[in-house]
Amino acid sequence: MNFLELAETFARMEKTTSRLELTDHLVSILKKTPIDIIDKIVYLIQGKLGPDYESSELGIADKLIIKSLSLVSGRPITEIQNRYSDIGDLGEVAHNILTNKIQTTLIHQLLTIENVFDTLLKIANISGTGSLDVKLRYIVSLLNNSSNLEAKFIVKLILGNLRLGIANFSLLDAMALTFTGDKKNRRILERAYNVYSDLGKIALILSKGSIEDIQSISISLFIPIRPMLAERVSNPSEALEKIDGDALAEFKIDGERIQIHKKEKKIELFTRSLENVTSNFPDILTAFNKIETKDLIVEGEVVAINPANNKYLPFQALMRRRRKYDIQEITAAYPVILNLFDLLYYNGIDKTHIPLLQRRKLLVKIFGTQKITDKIKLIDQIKVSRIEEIENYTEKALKNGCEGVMIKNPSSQYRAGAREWAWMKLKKEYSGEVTDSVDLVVVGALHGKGRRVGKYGALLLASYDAEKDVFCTICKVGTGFTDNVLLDITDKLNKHIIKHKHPRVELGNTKMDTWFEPKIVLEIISPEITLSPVYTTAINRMKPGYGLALRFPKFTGKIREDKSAEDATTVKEIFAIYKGQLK
DNA sequence: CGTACCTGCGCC
DNA sequence: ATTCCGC
DNA sequence: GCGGAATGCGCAGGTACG
Ligand SMILES: Nc1ncnc2c1ncn2[C@@H]1O[C@H](COP(=O)(O)O)[C@@H](O)[C@H]1O
Repeated sequence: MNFLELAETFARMEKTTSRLELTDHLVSILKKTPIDIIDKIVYLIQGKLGPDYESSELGIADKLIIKSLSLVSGRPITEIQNRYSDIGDLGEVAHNILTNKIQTTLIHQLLTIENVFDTLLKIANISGTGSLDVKLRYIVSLLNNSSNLEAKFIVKLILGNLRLGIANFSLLDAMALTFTGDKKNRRILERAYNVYSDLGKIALILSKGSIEDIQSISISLFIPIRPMLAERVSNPSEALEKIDGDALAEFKIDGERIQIHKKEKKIELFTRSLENVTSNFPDILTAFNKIETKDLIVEGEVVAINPANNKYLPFQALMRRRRKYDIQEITAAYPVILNLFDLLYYNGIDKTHIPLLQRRKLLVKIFGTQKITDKIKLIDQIKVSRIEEIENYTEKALKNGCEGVMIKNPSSQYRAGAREWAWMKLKKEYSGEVTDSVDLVVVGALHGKGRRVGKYGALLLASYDAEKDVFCTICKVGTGFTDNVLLDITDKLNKHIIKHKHPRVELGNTKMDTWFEPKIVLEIISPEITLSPVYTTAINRMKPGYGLALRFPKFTGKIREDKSAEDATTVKEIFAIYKGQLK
């Protein structure tokens, strides 16, 4: 199958935002696709080369695409960058600058889907000295052998950013329609996908077999299950309303979610996005080896602890564990514990369909009675039925270094991949009372991409250092803007553009597209302040070489027209908030 | 051999 | 992670 | 409400480069 056919369909899809129409286009692609490459085309549309838990990465993103486009077109990098800033999509840039290629290149053999897929596979699998050059050469050869239309979508596929408004669920709809003629079967496909997240394989099975084959896909050990997710509630009563009778409450721990698969001595660990992280946690493996079971799949949150007092450490500490080398040393330096909160599979049986309360009972049976190491514990869980009980438990969670609680429906099944009201996250922050907002000055910006073209995508913010009369960077913010407000802010900022960073701005290690005079002040909220190796607010005050940054910053929607830059929240105030949070 | 840049992936 | 938008 | 696509911070690893 020629890649051009795919590209032409994509081009048609760009003209609509209707999901029904988009799905129909996908159906037309899938119908045309020979069965033996159905998996490849599905992976390509997903912007991947295989499922998350086994495929390798391309190692190609914006910068390297810019370089390849420069090589192919013979134009300077800066020109490509400028066009990128203007158009906001590198595929579009390729389309524009490679326009005259069709005429200049003599009749070339049309690229096939296999050509593209296999080349990308090669790019993903090469490494070592000189590999970047080789990767670039592969991309260049793909682009040289394609029309500008094909080039556009090759670039988008490499970047995993089709921006057509289709993703996994549209693919599921399309697969249901293509192979069974009935979109209702999408639910069946979705169920299978949630326990076997390999859409390419699912497409293969379905196209060669029938919907019954998909129905018979079940949870298997060592194939990660898409994790159940939580909806957000802003207060305890909202949570209680969603549940008949008593609810269950647990701390919401700031760590990393791990799904553990075990069968006899074999153990594997998966992250929330289904990456295999078994090698990162030898200590967890050792602990699990002591658990006497035939098999199981359980889930929990790992978190770094201070071994002296067993207190939870900040997320940053845990991140030190994500490494490939010197695992022994880092394991000793950053001990963790695993807080188990669910059980999905036990003794050869899928347990996701029994109520949470019963799953918990099983967890207690397995982990509560055995002498396990201090590495693994069952997460504390209480029954709650009144608002005050939840409030108290939230307070307790905060005292323990958590940012809120999870409220769970005791009679709920484990619904893989679903974000539903069976699990609810409640953070103090959502109530809007506790977290102070801060007012920060915009000192720089990045150009927006995709739907944000022509506006700024992210704004560099700074606090005010009253002693030195300078502005210290603290974070970028890119969320919380409605399209209109962002347009408005972009206009306002454009009146203050300057050539270089303003002399009164203390810049750390941050690259921006545009600089402004410090004038516009925005109201920002953020649940937490972290130590930062790149921002300059309160630099060296806590730790040499480190300043402070906001985690999860968001714009509240309020432009503080009433404030001048010097009225922004000061470094001193930020530092005080940080200090307060350490307690 | 150290640093800079880029990429991928964790995230209450 | 959070947020916004079109369907 | 769903699905999709914008955007945040920090860390480690890989490669290029001086
Ligand atoms: N007790 C808990 N139960 C379930 N998830 C938890 C718990 N504590 C922390 N988490 C994490 O919170 C995440 C859901 O929050 P969010 O990603 O904000 O929707 C889960 O994926 C877990 O990693």
